[in-house]
Amino acid sequence: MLEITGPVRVRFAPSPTGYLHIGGVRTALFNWLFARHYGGQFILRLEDTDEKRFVQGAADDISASLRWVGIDWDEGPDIGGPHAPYVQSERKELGIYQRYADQLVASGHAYKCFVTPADEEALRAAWAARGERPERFRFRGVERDWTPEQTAEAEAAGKPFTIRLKVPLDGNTSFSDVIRGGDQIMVNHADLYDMVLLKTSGMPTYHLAHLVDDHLMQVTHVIRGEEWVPSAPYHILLYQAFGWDLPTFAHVPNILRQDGKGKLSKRKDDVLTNRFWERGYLPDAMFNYLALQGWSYDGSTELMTPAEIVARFTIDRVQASPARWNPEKLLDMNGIYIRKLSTAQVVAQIVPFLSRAGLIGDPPSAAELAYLHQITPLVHERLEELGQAPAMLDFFFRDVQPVAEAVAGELPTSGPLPYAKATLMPKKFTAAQAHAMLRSAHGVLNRQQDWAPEALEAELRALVERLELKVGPLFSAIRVAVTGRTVAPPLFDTLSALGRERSLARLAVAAAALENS
RNA sequence: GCCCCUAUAGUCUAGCGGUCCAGGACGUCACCCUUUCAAGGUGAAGAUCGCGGGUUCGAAUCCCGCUGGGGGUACCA
Repeated sequence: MLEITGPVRVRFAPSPTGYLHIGGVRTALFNWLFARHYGGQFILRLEDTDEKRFVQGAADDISASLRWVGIDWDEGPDIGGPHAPYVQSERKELGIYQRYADQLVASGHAYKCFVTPADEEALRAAWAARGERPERFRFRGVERDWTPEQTAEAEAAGKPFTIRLKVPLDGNTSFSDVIRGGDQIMVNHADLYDMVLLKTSGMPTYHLAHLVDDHLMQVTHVIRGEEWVPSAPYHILLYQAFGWDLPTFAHVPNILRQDGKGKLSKRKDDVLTNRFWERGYLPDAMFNYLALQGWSYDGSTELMTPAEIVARFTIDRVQASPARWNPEKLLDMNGIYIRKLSTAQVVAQIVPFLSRAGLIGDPPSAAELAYLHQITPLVHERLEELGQAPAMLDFFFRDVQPVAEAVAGELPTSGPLPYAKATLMPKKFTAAQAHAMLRSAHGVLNRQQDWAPEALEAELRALVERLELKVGPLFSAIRVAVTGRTVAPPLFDTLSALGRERSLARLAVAAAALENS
């Protein structure tokens, strides 16, 4: 068990180089859970030190994605805080990173390096030409050993330079990680290189910037993706060079693609966070699912509210091995969360989807809302994504029309919903038989005044007896005639909700369609 | 290639030396319920605990090697 003694401060520090995908949200979530569990602070910080890959709108998307699942922050770009600003490009303007880089140069832990990218290529080529193995090349600037005078001379000549970490030539550095059992991870300095801390532009690299900020912002626990494990030794070296206390490290496993081939990617996988609210996932379902990607409570409890997860979350129960993205499990969980909702809540949730599909107004009228309250229970437990609601309920709002051939692809966005008239014929029944069934059903219902589901059921079951049929074929034909589909909500509730006039009209149209075929 | 991390069913996981011929969940299959589809209920199949060596009276659990997987290898983060 990880001992937590003092107050904890953690951060999620994304780079606004694209929209936030679900893996990023999971890393943020673990930080947030840790902070909330121990009553500490969760900081949001924007690491926009990559001038080339900045994406407009990414920062807003990151905030929106985090808020959607229920993650809030105590300090951040939008709300400020005692260590503002929380955007690295703004902190760079303040000269913060330059100051610390200079300090390292002054103390001999870093040096100004005048090697250009082209020079470095040449160095690699020369290394190989000397018969050394290319993969063993580790960059070490000649400037490591320059005198202050040599450096001053090059600088006076106006040559651009980077500031690089002066990694010891031999020996090793090790650190421990609470997720990896607190074992010491040891790396030989010979496997490291003199990494750039400050670019020629004066912009810091991630390695310098995040570390200076974490120190200044008094971050106690660095909880980040496992892709940072290999660079952790550099960070240790930096903490030592500055003479600062080390934070506790926790590298959380990646979420792998569904096929297991690599980590989730924004381009190849449908995992951008905004896609999930667009499709009708509930934040709490996503929260629950994501918490279980790499963390477990006891191996059998899965359904938990955010509050329960906060109460139970400890970092040492986070898995060290990568989890795999499992959309089916998420879908199942979303269905469970949808089923827990009341009718009123489901109505409120599906209204935007129905409006967008043009089935109801935007905003919906009072009559539309009342009708939704009536029909929503018919599909409630069948919904796994709220976005499925329009396709399940459309025939309540639009007429249906039998057509000769099945419609391939997208359904028309207005007018009656077409369906293949062949589906009116139950299995092993001819068109003539189906026609007769529909005529009989129409006849019976046409005499029926009580349109309550129970009354309709009694009448139609009596008809089944009289025709010496089984319930399946008759009900199936009626279902298709009235809904335009073979899979629909319970028949009598549907007929009742559809109303007498519309039900009879659809039965008549369906019967007519089979008349001469 | 090199460096680092990792390894329980198709997938997510429980398991921290004996109570495990391995528990839960998703998915799959069957049955029940049933007008279709779901939901719900019951049950089943599916793991020689990646492989090989050790340590130990005893190992899924500890150690080593191999193999598989993942990550890193940038003046990206």
